[in-house]
Amino acid sequence: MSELSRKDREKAEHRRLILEAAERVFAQKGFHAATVHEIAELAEFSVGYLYNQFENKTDLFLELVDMRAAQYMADVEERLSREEDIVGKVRTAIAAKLGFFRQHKQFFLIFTHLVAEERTEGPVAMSERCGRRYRDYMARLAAIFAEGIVEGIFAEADPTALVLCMEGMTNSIIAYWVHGGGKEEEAATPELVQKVFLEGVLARGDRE
Amino acid sequence: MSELSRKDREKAEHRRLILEAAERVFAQKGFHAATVHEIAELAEFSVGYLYNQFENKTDLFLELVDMRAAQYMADVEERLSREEDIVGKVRTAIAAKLGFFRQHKQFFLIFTHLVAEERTEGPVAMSERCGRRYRDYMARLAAIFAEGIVEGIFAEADPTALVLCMEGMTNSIIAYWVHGGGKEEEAATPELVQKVFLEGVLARGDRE
Amino acid sequence: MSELSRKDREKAEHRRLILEAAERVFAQKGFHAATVHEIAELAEFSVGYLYNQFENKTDLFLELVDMRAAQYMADVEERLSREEDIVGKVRTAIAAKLGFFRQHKQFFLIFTHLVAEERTEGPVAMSERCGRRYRDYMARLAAIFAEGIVEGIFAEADPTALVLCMEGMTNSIIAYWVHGGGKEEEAATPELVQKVFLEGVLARGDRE
Amino acid sequence: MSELSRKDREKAEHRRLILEAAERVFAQKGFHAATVHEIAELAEFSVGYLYNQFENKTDLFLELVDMRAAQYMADVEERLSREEDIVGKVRTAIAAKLGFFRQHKQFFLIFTHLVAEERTEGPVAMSERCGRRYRDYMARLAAIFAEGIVEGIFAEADPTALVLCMEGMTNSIIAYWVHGGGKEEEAATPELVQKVFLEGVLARGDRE
DNA sequence: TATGAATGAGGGTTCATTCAT
DNA sequence: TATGAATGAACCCTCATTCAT
Repeated sequence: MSELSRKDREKAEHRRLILEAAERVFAQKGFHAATVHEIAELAEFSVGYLYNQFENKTDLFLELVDMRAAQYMADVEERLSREEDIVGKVRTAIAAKLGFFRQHKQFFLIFTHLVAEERTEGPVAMSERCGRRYRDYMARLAAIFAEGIVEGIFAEADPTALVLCMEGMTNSIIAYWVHGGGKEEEAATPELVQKVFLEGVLARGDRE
Repeated sequence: MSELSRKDREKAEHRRLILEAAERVFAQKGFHAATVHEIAELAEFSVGYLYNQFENKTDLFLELVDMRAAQYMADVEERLSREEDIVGKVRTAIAAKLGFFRQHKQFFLIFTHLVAEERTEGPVAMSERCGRRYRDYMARLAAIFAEGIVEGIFAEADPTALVLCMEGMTNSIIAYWVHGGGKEEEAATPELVQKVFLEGVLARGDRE
Repeated sequence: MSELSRKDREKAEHRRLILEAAERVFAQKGFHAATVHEIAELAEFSVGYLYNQFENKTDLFLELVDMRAAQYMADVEERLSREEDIVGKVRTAIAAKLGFFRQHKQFFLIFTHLVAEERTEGPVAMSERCGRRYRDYMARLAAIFAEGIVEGIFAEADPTALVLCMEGMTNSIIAYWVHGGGKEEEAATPELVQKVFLEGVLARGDRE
Repeated sequence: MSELSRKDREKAEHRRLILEAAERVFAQKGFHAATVHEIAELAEFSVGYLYNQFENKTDLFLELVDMRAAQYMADVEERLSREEDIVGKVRTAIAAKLGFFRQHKQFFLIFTHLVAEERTEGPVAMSERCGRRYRDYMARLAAIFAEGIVEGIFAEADPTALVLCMEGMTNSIIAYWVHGGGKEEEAATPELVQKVFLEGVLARGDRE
């Protein structure tokens, strides 16, 4: 049994290594321009072995996305659950997303592609699982806003639209980080995003 | 003269038809998955004729992007110039962008791809012209915020980061429209985006 | 009638201009790499007009070859007929060929191609006419050698083989001229070829 | 080790088979008219495999030419080096060339094409290596004549021109063989070429 | 389990040829 | 007569995928 489990562990490790390589290549080239050979080479496995572990190129891509998405969801989820306050949850949603993608810039590029090609009927179309998961995530965020609106904390508005505003802001900021050299992370901080999203860009001096 | 001009008009019309077909196909499939054959078929021209009018697939793509981008820039520019007030300019920037892309949803998808693949050194990389234009556009928006901050209208913050927040919000909203069936445009209105961006999501009742 | 004949003259002149352009392009690029468009452009006629005057690309090529070949044949023929002496005929054959091709280097390149592709079943295969003509030309030269051998002027040998030796030498020399810059024509003269062919390369000092 | 070497041997064998097929097709059609598909089919490999073994069509062609040219050079070289006598060297140069190309008629056709297209700047242009090699070969032959002239064995003449005369003769003779059915090789023998080149075509009876 | 040689469908592109004007 | 816009078959080449080892 321990023999078998060692093999299983090895196999899982190999999958991980392949997915890691795939992430690098897909992020750099995009789905179509990336080649299975390049991924195999970077992973230091043969092409055949990739096809042994994954159905095909699309499957490899989707597995990768699902893995990271699950990780991302769990991460945000966990941090949101530790927060009672509604505004705190929003702050956390922003901070958690920015935090996660700062650690996974490669994945952000893939994620962007994915969203961009969401409408496509092609091979890059997000997997069922992933799509559902993403919609759940959005719904959960929307629920926070819905609750906040009921409680009079947030201004009256379509909760989904508010989620989109928040998500769009974070996306742009992460893209700024990803394409930049490093100093962008100091100019565009989570705190700034939180402040703009919660309070807007208008100065408040006159209201105090 | 009329003979010459008729031919020229026809040629221009053909270019337009090809670009239109290309916009549809590129929007649906993305650059790599789109095939010249499909574009030609949709445009009801032969493949050879596409190559008669455009250097190659990449050139066709870039001409398309440049055309629409120029149109977009001119549109926003024109509306911004008619606005004196700084806050008005911000409102206009949001409204103009949303307005343009509501009319050009196909292009929005291409635009998203483009930004997503910005890092690529491949053929999809935005053209020099287009890239420069885009950076100019961003800089112009940043200047508005810089001025507003100096005048005490906007809260102290990195102007570029503010532009990104605004752009990200509009991008998300447009994507929502594009992927939706129609009713999304009623839930997520320009006015909502303007309000969230300027004043934030927090309710203000308690401050009056 | 004069009206008609003027048209005919113009048409013939146009053919000549097209053939001239074709010779330049075919010589520079070879049959396959040459394009009808380039020939049309150089001739300052439209592509359609070329197809009006010539069946197709191959036909144009063959007409060209036939024209020059006929010219070449007539030229050599005329000079050979003015020569009574057998050795004089051989000298003339060499001198006439070298003389003609020095004036028509473009055609030599085409001619070389032609001979090179003689075996091909493709479109470049020499035309029936041209092939027959060439074989006649070779036969006529062979006859000269046959006669010379009978008369004891030339050493006993296969006349065809002797023609080939002579032709091969002149071909090489012309190729040398064609690919060179100009000074090659001074180093490799008709007289040298004649001497080598008639007397060989060995020194004769010991025989005097 | 034997495992590795077997694979290497197979790969080399496959290359050989492809080159063989390529030689046939290129010889029959010329570079431009030959198609990679036809070569692949004749070699009984897939198109993709050809591109696995060779960079592209041009590379395949050049590898082929280089291989045979190297073989040819080595062959002639080896036979020349075993000959002390100057006249013997010339006889050997002729005999060796005729001998080699009698065994490689396909290559002769390619070689002829190559020389015919030498002026082209296109893909058929001889490779650097091959061109240099050919010029070296010509220079070495010229050196033989230069020495012979100094020693009074050969008549005073431009050595390069003499090489050209010799080469031209052999080329014509080989072409005769190649295009013929077989009996041409009996009529046009190396001995005949040697005699004509060394002593000329004139009868010598009167000199004895 | 792990390999990589071998495949071939399909894409971008060219260019000889046609035909309405 | 003369044009050149328009065509589409066919080429070179790539790369996802398979399978014998």
